Amino acid sequence: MSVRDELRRNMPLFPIGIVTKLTELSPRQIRYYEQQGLIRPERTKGNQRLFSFNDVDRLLQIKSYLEKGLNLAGVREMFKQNQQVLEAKREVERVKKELTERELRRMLKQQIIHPNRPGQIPLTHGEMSRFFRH
DNA sequence: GTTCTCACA
DNA sequence: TGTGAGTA
Repeated sequence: MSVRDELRRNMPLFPIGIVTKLTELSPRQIRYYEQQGLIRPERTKGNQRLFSFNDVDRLLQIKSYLEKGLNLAGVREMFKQNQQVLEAKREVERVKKELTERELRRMLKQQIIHPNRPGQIPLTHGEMSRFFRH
């Protein structure tokens, strides 16, 4: 998902009346979930809540968890764990990418030092391009 | 008309 | 969690 899409998804757009129709949650429930720290909708200058697409998605997630028998503490725990899983995945990807770059740099160095060496695996333009400005 | 906060005969 | 009061 692009940065622009991410910005769109976080835009404060919907007043609570729209969100109640989107989620079939009562205003009371939505405000209570906010009070419990499960969502953080933006506010207008007049102190009215404005919800983003992400807020709506999160509310639907909350509703889904509640319907599966969790209480709010359970929902909070699920969110926390989900975030930890996401962070762990990002870390794995970061390390994998780091190793890949290191390996490519080593191959590039070998190719420069020993051009046309027998058995040398030529780096493709695609791989090389990672080391130059676009 | 909608939303906000607060309180509960 | 619902609902009504009194506001903004």
